[in-house]
Amino acid sequence: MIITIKDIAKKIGVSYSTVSKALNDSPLVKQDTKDKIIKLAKEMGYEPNYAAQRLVSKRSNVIGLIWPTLERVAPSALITKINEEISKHNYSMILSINSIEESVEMFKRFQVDGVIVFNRDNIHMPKTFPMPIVTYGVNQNNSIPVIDVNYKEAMNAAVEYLNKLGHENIAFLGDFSFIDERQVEKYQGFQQAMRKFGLKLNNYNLVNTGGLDWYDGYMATNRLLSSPFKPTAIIGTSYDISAGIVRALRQANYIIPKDMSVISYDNIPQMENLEVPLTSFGVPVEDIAQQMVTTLLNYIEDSDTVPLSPVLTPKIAERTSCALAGTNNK
Amino acid sequence: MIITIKDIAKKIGVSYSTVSKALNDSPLVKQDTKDKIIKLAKEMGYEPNYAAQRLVSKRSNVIGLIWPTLERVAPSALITKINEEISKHNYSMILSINSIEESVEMFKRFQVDGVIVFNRDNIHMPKTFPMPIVTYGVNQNNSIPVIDVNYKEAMNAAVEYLNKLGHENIAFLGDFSFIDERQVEKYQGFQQAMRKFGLKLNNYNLVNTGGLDWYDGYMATNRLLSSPFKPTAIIGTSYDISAGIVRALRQANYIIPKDMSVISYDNIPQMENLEVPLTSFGVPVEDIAQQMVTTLLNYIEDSDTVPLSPVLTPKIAERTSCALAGTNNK
DNA sequence: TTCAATAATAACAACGTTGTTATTACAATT
DNA sequence: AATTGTAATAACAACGTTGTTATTATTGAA
Repeated sequence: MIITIKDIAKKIGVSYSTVSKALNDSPLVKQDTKDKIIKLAKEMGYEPNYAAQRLVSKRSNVIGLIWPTLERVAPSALITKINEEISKHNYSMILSINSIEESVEMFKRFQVDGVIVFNRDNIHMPKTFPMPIVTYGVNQNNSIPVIDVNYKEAMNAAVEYLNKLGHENIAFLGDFSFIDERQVEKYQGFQQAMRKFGLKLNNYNLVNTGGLDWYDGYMATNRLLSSPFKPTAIIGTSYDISAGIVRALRQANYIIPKDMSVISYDNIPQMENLEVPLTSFGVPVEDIAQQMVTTLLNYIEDSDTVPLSPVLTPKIAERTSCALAGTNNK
Repeated sequence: MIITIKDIAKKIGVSYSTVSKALNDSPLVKQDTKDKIIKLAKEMGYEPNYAAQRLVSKRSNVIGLIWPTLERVAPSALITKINEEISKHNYSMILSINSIEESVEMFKRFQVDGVIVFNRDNIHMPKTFPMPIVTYGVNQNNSIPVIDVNYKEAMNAAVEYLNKLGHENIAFLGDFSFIDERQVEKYQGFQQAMRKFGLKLNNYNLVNTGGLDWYDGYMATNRLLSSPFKPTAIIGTSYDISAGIVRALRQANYIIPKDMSVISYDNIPQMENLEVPLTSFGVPVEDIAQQMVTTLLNYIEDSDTVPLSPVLTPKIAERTSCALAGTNNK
C-alpha cells in the first residue's frame, strides 16, 4: 500500500496541505505540528510521489549524462568525478548510452534540468537542445558551452619542460587521423612549440600511432627505436599511448629516465601506477569535472544566457620519468 | 510555450479527453477526428507530459541499470548489448553509477519498472528491493533472480577440448583472491575437470594472477615460463588475462598454437582481434543480455513470483589458438 | 472587553494526463 | 413517427503534490 500525504493528514486530523508544508519545513506551520507530522510520516514509511511533485514544480534536480560510446574507456574516470561533483551540489546524475537524439528525448521526458554530453567528436552534434547542456572537447562554435582544454599549451609546456632539461631531440607520438579535434590540437601544438624553441623538426620525430590504444603506442615506439632518429625524450599524447611507450622501452632495455625521458599528456592519477610513474601535463580530472558541473549549473540557473566556454590550462604533475638530457647511447 | 492536449482540444473544437483518446489510438474515436487531431498535434509540436502520464498510469517503461564500478571495463560490452535488448522490447534504459542504495532510491522516484544490478560481488546486496530486479553472477540464495553462468562447465569443456587434442600438461591462469565467486567457480571447475580426465595437477599448473588486468596475466605467464613446469596449453580465465598471456608468449618467441595452445574464458567478439584470435569458452554476451532482459520483463509482468535463476551453458568459439599437442620444446 | 493584527490551519485550484460515466447524434427497426 | 441501439463525443473525477487564498484561533493593545 502506498502512503500519501492524505493518509498522514487523515490519521493526524489535519489538512493535507498542512502535511505538505510540514514536510517541506515551511515556516507557515507550527513547530509542534511539524514534528508530529514528520514523525508519523517516517513511521508510516511515506515516500513522496516524484511524478506528482514534478507535475507541479518543474525542477527535477537531476542531471542527465549522455555517453553513447560506453566502450571507449578513456572518460570513465572523469565521469566518476562528475558524478561526485553533481552529488555535492545536491543533484543526482543519470546516464544514457543511447544516441544523443534518443537520450535527449528520454531526458526530456524525465524533465532533467540539464545534460552533459560526451561525444567522440563534437562535429555531429545537434545545434540546439531543449535544455541546458555542456560538453567536453574543442569548441566549434558558441551555441553550446564546451569545456575545452588548451592542448596546444600543454604541448608547449611539455616541450619547454624537456628543453629546460637540455633535450633537443624530442619525439612526439600521437594519433594523426585528425577525426578528433583534440588530437589535432596536440599535433599542431607540438610543432609550434618545437619551432618556438628552435628545435629540429623532421620526418622522424612525428610518429603516428594510428590509434589511441596502448598497443598503438607500443608498436609506434618499436618503429621509432628502429629508425635512424635517436631522440632523448618522448612525448606521449595520452595515458594509454604512454603506457605502450613505457612497455616498449623497458622491453628494449631502456632505463627511464636515464636512457630516455618520457612525458605524457593526461593528468590522471593512474600515471602513478605505470611501471615508471610518468611526469605528465594535462588538466586534472577534478578540475574538468568541477568546471563542467558549475558551468552547467550556472546555465540551469539562468538558462537565457549561454555560458562562455572556458579553456582550462593544463598543469604539470612531476614524477620520475624525466631527467637531464644525457646521450641516448642505445 | 508548452503545448498540452487542452490546447489542441481548444483549437480543434473538441474535448480534451477526446484528444487524449485520439493520441492513444483508442477505438472510441472516429478515424476522421483521430487523423485531424494527430496531424494538429504534430504541427503544434505537442509532447506528452511524462510526469502527468505516470501520475495516473503507474508504468514508466524504463529499466534502471545500477553499475557502481564504472571503472571496471569488463561488463561494458554486455551493458551495451543489454541496452539494445531493452530497446527491442520498447523500454528505455537509464544507468546509475552510484551505490546500490542511492541508485534504488533514485530509480524509485523515477518509477522505473525494474532494475538490473552489476555488482563486483553479490555478497553485499540488499536482501529486498522495492521493484523487480535481476543481477549477474553466481546465485547465493533465491530471493533475487541471478543470471548465472556455469563456469565449472566452461572449465570442464576447456579441459576436455584440450585433452582431446592430446594435451596433458595444462596451466590454469586465474585470480585466486576468492572475493569474486565467479573466479572461485572457475578455479574449482578446472581442478575437478583435470581429475576427471586423469590429468596431472601440481603446484605449478595453477598460476595465480593476483588480479584481472591484462598485466596480471602477462606477469603470471612470465613466471610460468621461467618455472620448471612445461605445459603445452594454457587456460586464461578472462579476456584481459588472456591478452596478457598472448603478449608474454609472443615476446618469449612462442608461436601460438604451434609452441603453445591457448584457450580463454569469455565468449566475446573482441577475442577475434587479439594478436592471435583466441579460441574461447563462455556464454556469448548476446545470450546473457537476452536472458537478463527477458527474465526481468517476466518478473515485471508478474511481480508476485520471483523468477528462477537460470544457469547458462557456455559455448565454444573456435578460433586459431589451439592445435594438436606436440612437445613444448622451448 | 472589543478590535485589530497576526499566527495557524483549512480549503481549494492548479499541474496534464487517463479512464469511467454521462450525454448527444444518428442510424436501424418497428 | 416513435423507439431502440449504438457510435461518437463531452464531462468529469481521479492521480499526489504545491502554492495561493480563505477561514479560524490566538494574541496584544486600546
